[in-house]
Amino acid sequence: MSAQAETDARDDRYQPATIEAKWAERWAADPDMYAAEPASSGKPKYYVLEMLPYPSGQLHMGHVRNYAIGDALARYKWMQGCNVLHPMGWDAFGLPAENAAIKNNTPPREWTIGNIASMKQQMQRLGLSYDWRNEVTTCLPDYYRWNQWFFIRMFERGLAYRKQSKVNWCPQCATVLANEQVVNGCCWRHDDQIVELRNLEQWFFRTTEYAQELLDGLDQLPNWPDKVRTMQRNWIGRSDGAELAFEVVAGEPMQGDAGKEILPASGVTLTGDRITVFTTRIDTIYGATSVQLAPEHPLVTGWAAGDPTLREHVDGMLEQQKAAREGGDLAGLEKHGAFTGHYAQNPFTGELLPVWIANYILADYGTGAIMSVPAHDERDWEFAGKYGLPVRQVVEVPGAENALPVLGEEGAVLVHSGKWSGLACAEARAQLSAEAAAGGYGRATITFRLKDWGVSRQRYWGTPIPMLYCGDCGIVPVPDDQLPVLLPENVAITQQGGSPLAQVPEFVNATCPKCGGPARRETDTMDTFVDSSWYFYRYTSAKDSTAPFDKEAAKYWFPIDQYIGGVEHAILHLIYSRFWTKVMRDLGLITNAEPAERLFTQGMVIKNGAKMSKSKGNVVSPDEMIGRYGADATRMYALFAAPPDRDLEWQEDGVAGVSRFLAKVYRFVQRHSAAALEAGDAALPEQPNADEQVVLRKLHQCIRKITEDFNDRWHFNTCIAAIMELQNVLTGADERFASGAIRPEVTAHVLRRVVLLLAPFAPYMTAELWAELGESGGLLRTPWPAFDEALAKASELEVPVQINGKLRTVIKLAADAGEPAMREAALGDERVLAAIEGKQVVKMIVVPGKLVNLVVR
RNA sequence: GCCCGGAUGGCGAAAUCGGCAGACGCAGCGGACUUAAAAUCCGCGGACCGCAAGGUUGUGGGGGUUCAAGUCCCCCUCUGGGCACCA
Repeated sequence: MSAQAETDARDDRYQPATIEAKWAERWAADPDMYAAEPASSGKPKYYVLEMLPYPSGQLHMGHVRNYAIGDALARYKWMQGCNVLHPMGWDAFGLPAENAAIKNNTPPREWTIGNIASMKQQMQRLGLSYDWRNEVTTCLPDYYRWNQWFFIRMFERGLAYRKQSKVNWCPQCATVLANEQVVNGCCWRHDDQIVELRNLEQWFFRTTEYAQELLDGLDQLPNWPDKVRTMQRNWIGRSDGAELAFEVVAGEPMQGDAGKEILPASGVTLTGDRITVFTTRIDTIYGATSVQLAPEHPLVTGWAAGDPTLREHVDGMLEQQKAAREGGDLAGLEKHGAFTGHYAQNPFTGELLPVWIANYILADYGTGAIMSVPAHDERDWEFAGKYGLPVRQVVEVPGAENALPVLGEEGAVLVHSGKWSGLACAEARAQLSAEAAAGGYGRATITFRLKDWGVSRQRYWGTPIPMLYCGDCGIVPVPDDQLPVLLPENVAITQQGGSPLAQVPEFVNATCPKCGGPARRETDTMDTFVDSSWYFYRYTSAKDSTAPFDKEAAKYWFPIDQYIGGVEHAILHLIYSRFWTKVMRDLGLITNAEPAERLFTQGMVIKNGAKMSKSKGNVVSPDEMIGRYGADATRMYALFAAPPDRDLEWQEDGVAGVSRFLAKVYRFVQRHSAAALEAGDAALPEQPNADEQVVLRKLHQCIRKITEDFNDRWHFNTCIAAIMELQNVLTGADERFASGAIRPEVTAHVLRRVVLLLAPFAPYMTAELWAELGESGGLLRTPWPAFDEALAKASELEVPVQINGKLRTVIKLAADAGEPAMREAALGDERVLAAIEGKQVVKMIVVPGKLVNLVVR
């Protein structure tokens, strides 16, 4: 036996390694221990969910923090008598597995499954209360077959479709990315990799179909952080405006001063071509002095075919736009344009406006065309200034200076706008839109910034898209009874670009289910955000082989009561999964319109002032912390060091401090457990003595605080601080516990409750102490302690007395002292009398139970 | 440029509704126990003046409201994050 082991064996020191190993083994032998009960249990259901991790192989501190929050909540809810669903799974498809395959020559599947095993072990080591019977692994066919099933359902409804478009291409990922996955023009996985634009034919999900509902739904989610709701609102980007058609004028291009003049409406012939613009300011139509088209606009393409100069301008602008977009600084691009040589007719005035192309007009927003109103739009102002285009002011604030451009609408009215002059802007918009609609050349309309979700990926490690291309029948979905389309094994993975699956003839060559002829399989795979868009439904019946999930089970458990994760998914995962929920509702699979009732986004884990990352070399390994201080102390520090929504600075000394605290509780319970066992279930004495009162008061104040915090504030840092304060009081009364001055019934009452209060935060140590107190049942099924308001109440009040707002003394009063008693006591205090001597008391503020303030002169 | 956070001791932080600023923890200092150390227990820690009692001052900066402001209002600085030519 080593010297250390000898020491350990003979004292009562807290040894987390021993305790945690012992309980981990017992818990592993009881897989039903965290099992949710059936709906028939009659208990209120509570679905607590943490975002599922990508199985990189190693948990990091961000995970530990996320799971410590969720686990504390799950345990608390259990103790509150709820039927809790607390599942975990693996977001197991994705690029790192392919990169690892190239680097280590390990098949992605093998690499991923191995990582899952080690991360699961880490999670179990942390003592997290997951019901592993519902584990979901997205890269397994029994899961991804339902991705395929959903894809086909969406295809049938026109919600999945194929189109050629300009897409974001990350050279490092060697695949395309959705708009949501491009951050500042760079890949979300490679923040130093500028995304290229490529023209490819791709599969899309029609998220725009639900744009309005996704927006409206945000108002039904008061328990989501405002920040997330705002980000989603901005991302969806609803814009109310109008479309307005400008007729293109025929004949030889009429050259004014190279397109810098507005020509009168006389004797014109129309070509039949129309330019439809989108504007939010139709009220400024009389101030339009040109029409601006995106260089990719179809009309421009037509004109450029017969106009080499224009062609050159277009190509140049496209090149600039591309470079700026790829540089991530589209806004910084200098405005640049060219006259097309064509004119279009303002439908309200009949005047002919020069048509320009401009590099700041986006082809993929609105109609790719605008009317330019330099007097009332900053960008148009800048553009007109550069090219000498006319400026016409049509909005002004009467009596004000009205420096151009006039952008505000406060108190503004239309001028020089025909019969609409004098109207306020908003009213003018309504009337002009109606007039345009009546005339057949426009209408009020709404544009969204949200685009359809591009889901094709030219990668191997993802869900195969279940579609076939038949020479005769066209695009044909794989029949349901042939699902899943299995991802073939032993595929050579390259970083060349192009789908690896295309290199596998056995996969590509198939038979058309319609005509029986030869067909080619789709070789792209699905974006992995598809996997995470609905995984939490699968948790409710993960073994179901006949449906993505059991309808009844989903109806019982949904919506998720509390979803917890990082804010980085605010417009990725969290918009996709809201979209998916709405689609599933329309498929009749569920009845809820939103996936999660409450959302909590925890702060980042920081070390030395920066987010932990390999490149900064400031990563703290959870395993190392657990090895040194135990899982309980590691988890608890993650809750103690900061409120959960704020960033957390990891300080190892702090973990040691939490560990010392746990040791203190452990020793205290050990030392007095005999007295507690002796008292058994005996009730508290009717009349606690003074020593007992002090201890009971602190205890019940603590229970009250933690209970209230779990119910709304979630400031676990102050909860843990409150238990520390309680323990400090208990340690101070140690002798009185030992001597019997505090009676065994009280000792039993106190010890049991201290253990219960710590149970959501330190499952291992509390399990050990609970057994030490003679309890055989698990803590999860033990009711959370109730607080006794009478015991929590202070017997004596300390009231600060201020003179002119400055603290002068503190007086002691009976707890129920009213205003007159406070007034009298304050005026009777000798220090107060000394301070006000020779002065006149002008005013006396007495706040019952709080303070007294004397205003003197 | 626009929209959100944040700024409090040497450090992480607390103060929930405008009412004793700094709970709790870390680090530090002093003491007890010990042959000694570790562990543990007790005590002291915003700054300045003072032997002390006590006083002055203090929550990024400047103004304001109030008997009373870390907290509310106005202006500014720094910092983290999100969005960014969306017509």
